[in-house]
Amino acid sequence: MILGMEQKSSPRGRSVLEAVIAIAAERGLEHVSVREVAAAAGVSIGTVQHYFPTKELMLAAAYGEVVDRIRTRVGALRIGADVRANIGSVLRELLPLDEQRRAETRVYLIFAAAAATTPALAEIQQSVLTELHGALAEAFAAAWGGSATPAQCRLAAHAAIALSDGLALHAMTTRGWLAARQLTGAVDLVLGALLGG
Amino acid sequence: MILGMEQKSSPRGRSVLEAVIAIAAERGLEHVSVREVAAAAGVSIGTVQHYFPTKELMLAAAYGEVVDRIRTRVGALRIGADVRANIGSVLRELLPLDEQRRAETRVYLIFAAAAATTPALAEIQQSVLTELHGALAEAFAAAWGGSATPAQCRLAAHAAIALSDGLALHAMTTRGWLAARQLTGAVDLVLGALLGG
Amino acid sequence: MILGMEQKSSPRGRSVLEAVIAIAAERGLEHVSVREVAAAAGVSIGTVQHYFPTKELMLAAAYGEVVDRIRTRVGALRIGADVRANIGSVLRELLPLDEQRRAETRVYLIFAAAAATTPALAEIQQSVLTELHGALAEAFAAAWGGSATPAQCRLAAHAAIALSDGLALHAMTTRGWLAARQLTGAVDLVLGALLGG
Amino acid sequence: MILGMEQKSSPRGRSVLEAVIAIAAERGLEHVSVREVAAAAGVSIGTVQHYFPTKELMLAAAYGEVVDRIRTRVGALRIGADVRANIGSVLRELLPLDEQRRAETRVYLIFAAAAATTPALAEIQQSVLTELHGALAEAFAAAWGGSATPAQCRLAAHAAIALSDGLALHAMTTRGWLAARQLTGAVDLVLGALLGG
DNA sequence: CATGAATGAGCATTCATTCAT
DNA sequence: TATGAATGAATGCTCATTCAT
Repeated sequence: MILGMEQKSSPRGRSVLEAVIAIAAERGLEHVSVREVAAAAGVSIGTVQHYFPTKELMLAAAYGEVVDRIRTRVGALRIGADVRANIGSVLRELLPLDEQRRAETRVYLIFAAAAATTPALAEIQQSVLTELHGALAEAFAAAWGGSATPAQCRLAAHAAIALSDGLALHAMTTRGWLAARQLTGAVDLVLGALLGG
Repeated sequence: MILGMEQKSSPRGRSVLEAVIAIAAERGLEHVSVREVAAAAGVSIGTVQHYFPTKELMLAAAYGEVVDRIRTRVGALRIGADVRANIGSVLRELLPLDEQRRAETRVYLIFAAAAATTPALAEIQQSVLTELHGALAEAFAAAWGGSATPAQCRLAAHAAIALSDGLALHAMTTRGWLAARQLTGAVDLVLGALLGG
Repeated sequence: MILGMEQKSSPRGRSVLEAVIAIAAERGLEHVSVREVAAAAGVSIGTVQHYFPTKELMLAAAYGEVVDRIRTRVGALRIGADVRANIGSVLRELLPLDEQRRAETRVYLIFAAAAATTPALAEIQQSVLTELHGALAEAFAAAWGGSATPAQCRLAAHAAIALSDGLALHAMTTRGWLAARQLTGAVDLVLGALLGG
Repeated sequence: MILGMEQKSSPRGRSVLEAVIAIAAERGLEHVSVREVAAAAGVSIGTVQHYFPTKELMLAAAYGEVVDRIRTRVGALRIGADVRANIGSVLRELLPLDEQRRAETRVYLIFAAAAATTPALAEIQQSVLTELHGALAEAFAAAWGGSATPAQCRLAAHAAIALSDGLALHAMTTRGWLAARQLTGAVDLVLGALLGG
């Protein structure tokens, strides 16, 4: 349903991106410096810049990697006959429900926020949103059968992704205010209301 | 219902905060430096640091100012007898529907994202979310009457704010992907489903 | 006759310029880095950049200082009734005849060469040349009386400065190829031919 | 009269040197980096260093090439019976009178200035000056017949080259301050004074 | 012959902060 | 209350050079 894996460069370039993601997740994008990245990746500063000539390119590549991981996770979901369950699975996949998804969601949101002022990141952000939105709009159409217009399906898809990302944002930016069961509960509540309990 | 005004600093301190907000909105938080702020506010670099001894305090004060503005806007809404309309008004107030709200939403999201790695900002973020969430949970309780548990009302409130902030996030980080009518349409769709047509 | 001393900044800024000049004279303009200058001047890097926000401004100020020193030396010459002797004095003052003038000439030429590709330096270079040229053209007019056109006087002034600077260039860029007596001899030969005698 | 052609490297090595010269002429010696040269020559950075293992060797080779071009131009001059005309031809050949000579003079002066602090370049500079000086001293001896000592002839030769190079320096480092007719006029004025009318 | 990955020192510049006035 | 001189760490980036292929 949702997929797409770009072929990734060398193992070294890969470990540089992993270092970028790790630092951004742990300490924020403002601590992602070429020096820190090089040290964390165990390569020289020159090597980092050999793979990514400018910091902007490095950040964009790291965001691409993050987005790819999310795509992969979502694409790997078992899709069954129950459309409503499928939608729920996708939305839950976007929530920071366990430690792995907490880390990936944190860095996704960090990059997404940076996209507000960085066109190169905005492009990536828009592409992944568009992809996810298209898939969800189709799912809502299937769930509602003929009783909904395409416009309504698209609106529902917008709302669904926004709900997930909004919950993720709130979970990441407060300390324990939103537990895992509240995240899934909120999603289930809205989905139940939209698709019928 | 929702209010709270911190005591305000001097007119100079105020213009410094306005400069912080303007720079963050236009170019991102990473361009907010003491130098730039001083220049934009038309004061000396020493003066900036006279009011805000450290950058962290300056940013926290600026975020407080942003949050106050949002609080003021939401608190100024005319609250009527139609609870559902009231909820809709509040959520719409959080969306970047016009130029003023676009600017405020952008800087709110920028600070909110920074809150993920900055405890001082996280505190502010949590306080405004808690305040908004409490008001919305009460509103859902009123709308649903006795047919809903307090837990359900709280979940609905979580979902509602997340929906607004998620939509705002997507609107700010893509170029024209979400128009104003799609933002309000998505909110109305979910609210209609939750509260009944 | 030839003068002009700009008022100079602080003692600190002054010692920074002296460091620039010393490094340029000893090791070439390519070794003039902010770090080296700060170390040589005994101040911090930040202080250097407090006085000269960019390297370009720092170099231009240093060139201005060099040019001022030359102006001062030339302006301090005793001007007598013998016009031909005066011209000779001025031209000799521009030659690297002793250690002090070797150092100043070296750095003058280094900056002059850099002026070929750096507009800010070219401006300074042109101003000092214009000033010197004007004074020499007047001197040639006085020496020749009415027997020469103004155009001829200006040509002679061009030739005279070019001769001095060319000799200085050759002296600085070869090792011992041109001794002091050859420098003065060449100037005297040409001056004798031009002015008679 | 004046010649000398070093053995030439491969066509690739040649195009590398041309790139060095072009960059130096257009943007100054400080922009001549191995990277820029490789890009301008259309070869890999490794190839540049295959031909010229160090930057210093590369610059020295480029200066040698520049000097060869000047030698070739001067050596190609038609030498006639009129010695004074011959001297004038040689000196004019060193002036930046047209676009081609402007470019070559600019890069010659850039290298000459660098020679002040780079021994490898100083050697080349001294060799070409010595060669030119010897030829001009002979020419002055022929022009003056027995009425001048060898020392006077050598002084005149020093003065003549210095005049040309000094005029070239001033022309290259100011914007339009010295037109072509002033350059030739100054040379003719001095030559007329030295050799008689 | 030719390539380009890898390196680490060095660059100019921006930064938040301290402090004397 | 307000200033700006002074500091030194940190930034992104360019550089010449080495080396395995």
